[in-house]
Amino acid sequence: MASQKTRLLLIDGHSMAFRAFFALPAENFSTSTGQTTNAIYGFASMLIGLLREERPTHVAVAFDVSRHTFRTEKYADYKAGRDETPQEFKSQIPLIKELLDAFNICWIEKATYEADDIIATLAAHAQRQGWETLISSGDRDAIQLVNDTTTLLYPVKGVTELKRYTPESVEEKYLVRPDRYRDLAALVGEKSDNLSGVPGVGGKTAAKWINKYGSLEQIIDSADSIGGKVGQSFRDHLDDVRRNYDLNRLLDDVDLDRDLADVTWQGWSQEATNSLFDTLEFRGLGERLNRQLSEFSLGDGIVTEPEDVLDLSAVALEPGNLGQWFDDHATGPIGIAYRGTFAAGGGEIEAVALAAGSEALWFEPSQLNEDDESAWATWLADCARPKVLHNLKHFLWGAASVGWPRVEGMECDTLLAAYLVRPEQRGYELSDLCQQYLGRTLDEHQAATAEEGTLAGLDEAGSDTRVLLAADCAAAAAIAELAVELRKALEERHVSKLASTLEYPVGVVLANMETVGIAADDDHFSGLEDRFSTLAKEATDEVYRIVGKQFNLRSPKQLQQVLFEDLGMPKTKRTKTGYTTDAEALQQLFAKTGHPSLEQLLRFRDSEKLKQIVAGLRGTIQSDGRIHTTFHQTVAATGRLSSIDPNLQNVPVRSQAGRDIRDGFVVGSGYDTLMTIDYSQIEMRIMAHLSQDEGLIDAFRTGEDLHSTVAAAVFSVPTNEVSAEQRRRIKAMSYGLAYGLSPYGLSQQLGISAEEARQLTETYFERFGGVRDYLHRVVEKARHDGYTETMMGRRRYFPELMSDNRQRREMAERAALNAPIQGTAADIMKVAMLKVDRELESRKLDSRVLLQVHDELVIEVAKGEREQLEQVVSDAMGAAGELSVPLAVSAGYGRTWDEAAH
DNA sequence: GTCTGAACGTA
DNA sequence: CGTACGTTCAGACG
Repeated sequence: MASQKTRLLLIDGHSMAFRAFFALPAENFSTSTGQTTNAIYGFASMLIGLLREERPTHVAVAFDVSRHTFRTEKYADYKAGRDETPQEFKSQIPLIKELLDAFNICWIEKATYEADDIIATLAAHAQRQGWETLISSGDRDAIQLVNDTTTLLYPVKGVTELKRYTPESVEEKYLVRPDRYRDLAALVGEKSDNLSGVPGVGGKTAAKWINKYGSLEQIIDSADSIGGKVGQSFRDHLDDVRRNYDLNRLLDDVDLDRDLADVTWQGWSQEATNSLFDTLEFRGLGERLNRQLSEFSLGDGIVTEPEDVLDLSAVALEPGNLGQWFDDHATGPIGIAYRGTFAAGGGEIEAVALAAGSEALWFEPSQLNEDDESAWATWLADCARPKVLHNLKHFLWGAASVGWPRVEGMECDTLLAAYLVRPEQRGYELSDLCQQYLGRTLDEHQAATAEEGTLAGLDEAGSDTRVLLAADCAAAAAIAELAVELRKALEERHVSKLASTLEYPVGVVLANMETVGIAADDDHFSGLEDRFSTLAKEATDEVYRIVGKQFNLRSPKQLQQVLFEDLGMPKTKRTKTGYTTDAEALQQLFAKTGHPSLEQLLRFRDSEKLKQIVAGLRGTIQSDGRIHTTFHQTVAATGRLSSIDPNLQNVPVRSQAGRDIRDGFVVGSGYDTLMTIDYSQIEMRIMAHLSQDEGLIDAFRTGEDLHSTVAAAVFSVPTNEVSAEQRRRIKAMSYGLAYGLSPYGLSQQLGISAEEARQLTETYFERFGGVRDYLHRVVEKARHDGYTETMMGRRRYFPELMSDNRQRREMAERAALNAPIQGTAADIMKVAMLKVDRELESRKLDSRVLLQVHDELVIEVAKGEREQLEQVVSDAMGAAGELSVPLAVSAGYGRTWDEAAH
């Protein structure tokens, strides 16, 4: 337990942040949005270090408001001549204040005063209370505040290495006591403040005089008796010295609207800190800080009280006793932790831990006897026995391979719950969630259990097993506790229903899809790979021939050398590291220069890309001849799924060569055909519904072809007279709207002038003003509430809407107006998948859903089920959302994914 | 080995 | 200077 003595920590925010800014290389600290974070990071490191090392009970951070202070009033040149503060630094100050808010640390600023004056004032208050005070500042003026109870921590190297200035060490360094430091500084001057001192008088002389005469005042009184050149110099610069002495006094009686009681520190907010580190993209760095935070919280009496660690009893199952254990723990939810190996829709569960309150049970499925198996299966399938676990999908992969029954009574999947609470968060590892929501590390239980030797039932077992058991039981208990917290958080955000009726059941459906996979025709892929490979090779040779040298065409760096240096082509748009060589730029270059190498380069890129895609796909075909992607349910902040290993949501479709790849995805043996079924223009329909724009709703109700209908309205011509170009423009405009497209972006995409694009936008909104009003409303509401919501209540938070960085803010605005649209589409598709799943089950159909591609489902159709299936799936999808316009779907069939397209 | 940036595939 | 993703390669870092 740390000492309970009252200890005040005062930090000069500006000066410490400024030190950090120059100590850490700015280029290594910047977010994807271009926000520099070096000062924030350095400041955070310093802050955490101080909190941990010094254990203050009270903390305050003072900031300068501007350069204009009472000192500049007195002396216009005070601090003049300094370089303009870099914008990169300025932009970090508000974020440092956010950081302090997350740490629940009071920060103070007051117009016309400097941070040092605020610090001096609080230090004086503390002095009167008899408190101990620590000041962290990179400004030497603070030395005057040092006394027997006030220590200055002055940065010597970087911002984490601080020198302690006590009266003794001040005297050692400056040869005067701290209460005479002002006198010394007045004589010597302070270059950084643009205060000149007495020429010829340095620290040594000044100290000698002070020690001889006692104080500056007495030196002035005796000025005439000081001999030599320096004596004359002093007499010539008396005014400067007096001015310096006047200006370098820190005011200790500033009228602050806070007092010491307001700066009591009671610990940081775990959630807010994590969230901030997340947006600052501190990842590795953030983790280090987090670790330091957690080390700090251990056994510390001052800050966040660690919650009582349960005295967990962890035992290994005695064969045959599982049923009894369930009987003994029949009330309340049971936490399930499992370990094993999981990949590509399959897996093996090697061990399971169950936790009920302070009692945990551990077993390896392979060792269950017949009675246990039966008790386990009964319990899993019993919807009246609530279960809580982390990542249901992996558990189901393992369960499927050993024939366990469908899990009923899912009360909480802590993974999915954490996602719904904060969908923009980066990851949801169990250990991180423990830290985030329980304020402790995952292994704290483990330590307790291991120490207390409560691992009954394992006398014969090796120590490795004991460690696994302790860890698994600790995890199970933590999951159960986590579920309590997360359920509260879900309630607060009004997404409990979304969790239990949508996300958890969708997880089950996805697990099945992943386990089933989609059949692949490797011979077809092999042929394609050869074809694309040859094409790429030919293009490569052509480029070498034309350019007259060989280089790595895949390297943007080498390509830039060739195009812009060797061939002297005009420079393209800048990237972070040079000039872009992307397809669009190469095409423009070709139009300008007509250089034949560019055509070949584009051909190379195209074929090479396709070749890589095919090669990648081939590598994922499992021994069952099928590709089993994994759908991530907790990655996309809007609520969409994502697909990895391999990503089957970005298989090419736009070019013929791309579609050839889709011919490698085929119907599996024993099934009749593949079916694709997708929503038509679902996002536009959602926009029509959410905006209630009469024109758009009408276009959907009456129009044959949406884009032509809208174009007809915009250009005031009959639908059948809409030109192809008019339709193209309107289509781009309509789709762009939901993404926050600017007139400039539209002009780029359509290859028209900015003025034409502006005109088009204006005309569009004359007919569909409701859409514009709606998009505007969404952003306004998000700014007000802090979040957006889908039709089904899925929330996404947008703290960046308040950013004073324009780029960040505008990016957040576009994301915010898109989120309800994309998110609602995702919700509707998820509902549809559940409906389809239930219909297939209740009608005992053998057809099965294989893939979801955002607005499309790929289904493997069993023999003789086609007609019924189309009816059932179309109805289910059409009824998945209540919109003011119909939810249109269209289906197609074929032996391959491409043939099934329509 | 691990990370980032550029490029590019999808809805 | 249009949202949401994942993968690949090169190149830099350790």
